[in-house]
Amino acid sequence: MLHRSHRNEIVANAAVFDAGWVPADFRSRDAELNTMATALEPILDGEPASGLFLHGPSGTGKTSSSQYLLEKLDEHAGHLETATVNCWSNHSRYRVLRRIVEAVDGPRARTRDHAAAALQERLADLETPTVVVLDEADQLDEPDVLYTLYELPALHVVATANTKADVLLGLDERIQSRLRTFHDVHFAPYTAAELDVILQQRVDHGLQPDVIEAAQVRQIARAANGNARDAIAALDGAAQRAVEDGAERIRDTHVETAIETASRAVRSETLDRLNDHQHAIYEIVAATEPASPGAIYERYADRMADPRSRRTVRKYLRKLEQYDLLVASGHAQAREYRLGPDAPRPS
DNA sequence: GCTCCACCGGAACGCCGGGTCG
DNA sequence: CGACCCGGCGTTCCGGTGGAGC
Repeated sequence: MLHRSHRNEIVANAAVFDAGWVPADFRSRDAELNTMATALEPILDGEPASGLFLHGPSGTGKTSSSQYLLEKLDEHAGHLETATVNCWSNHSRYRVLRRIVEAVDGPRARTRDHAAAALQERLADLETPTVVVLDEADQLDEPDVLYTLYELPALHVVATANTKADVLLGLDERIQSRLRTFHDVHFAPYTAAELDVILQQRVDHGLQPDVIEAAQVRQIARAANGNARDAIAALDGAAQRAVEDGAERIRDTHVETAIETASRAVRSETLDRLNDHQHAIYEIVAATEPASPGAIYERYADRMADPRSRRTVRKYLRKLEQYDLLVASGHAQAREYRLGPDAPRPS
């Protein structure tokens, strides 16, 4: 943080590399945005619109597209409201409803009775149409909250997830079929050429002039496997390394080491969100995979001073599975846990 | 204005029924 | 059938937060 913006010869505007930064000339998902806008357009005329389901792998622009869309919709202030809920940090029914009420009434507005039921009643009374983005909706503890929102007349839901099945999993068939009326928008991995454009925007808005060569940007774009988040993290990492070296320009070695560590750094953000117990379990599986549930618990209880119960560890294992950090196979005694295919190897 | 209480959400727990493999 | 595992359910404890009472 310190000195980062002060006479930096490489970085002009560090905010450009933040996950939430969306360029004003966001053009990389024109087709998808058109589909989304068309689906939501009836709202402006006070007519019903279908919900939206944005699915595709991470780093393909689902969140950026929905944020960009909300910004455009906010220009119609008065006719409609918008709200964003990150379901990773707000995964309970109560938190989701609360976030939406806060977005609509302001953070200081408090209902007398702040129970989930009261929040829902408040939203049922809404008159202004409100577009709600549920980011990472597959992290919801109770996905039927989607249905709750769907049934509230003023709300229009835009849900984001890797796959639709991840979200609908565990919902009963009746609710699933209702939610199937959501309009699907698929986000495919970016091509290297598209990533090149996306990176060039960050170069133009975030770096000093002439500190990186076009060939270096192309190299980062090619290495990112269609994932914009990885690509941007690599570009940011290369710039950071050049700053640390006191270099006047970004060198090829900066690019190469940044590419190597970027995807791992992005993935380990997932690890950072785990508590100590979940972390220990993850490391045990990493060290002993394939690992049986019983053996995992024995080792875990042995290592920790205040181990959680078997029941809680089962919950943690399920959580780690949801995060794609672990995969489970087999049933009963044949049950085994392994690291997920893209899971970071702990050091 | 301050303190206390009542209520809520969330985490963790034990219990237990149901499923599956050997 | 027995051993093992999963996950739903009710309970308990804790921390936060308004509102009532002084």
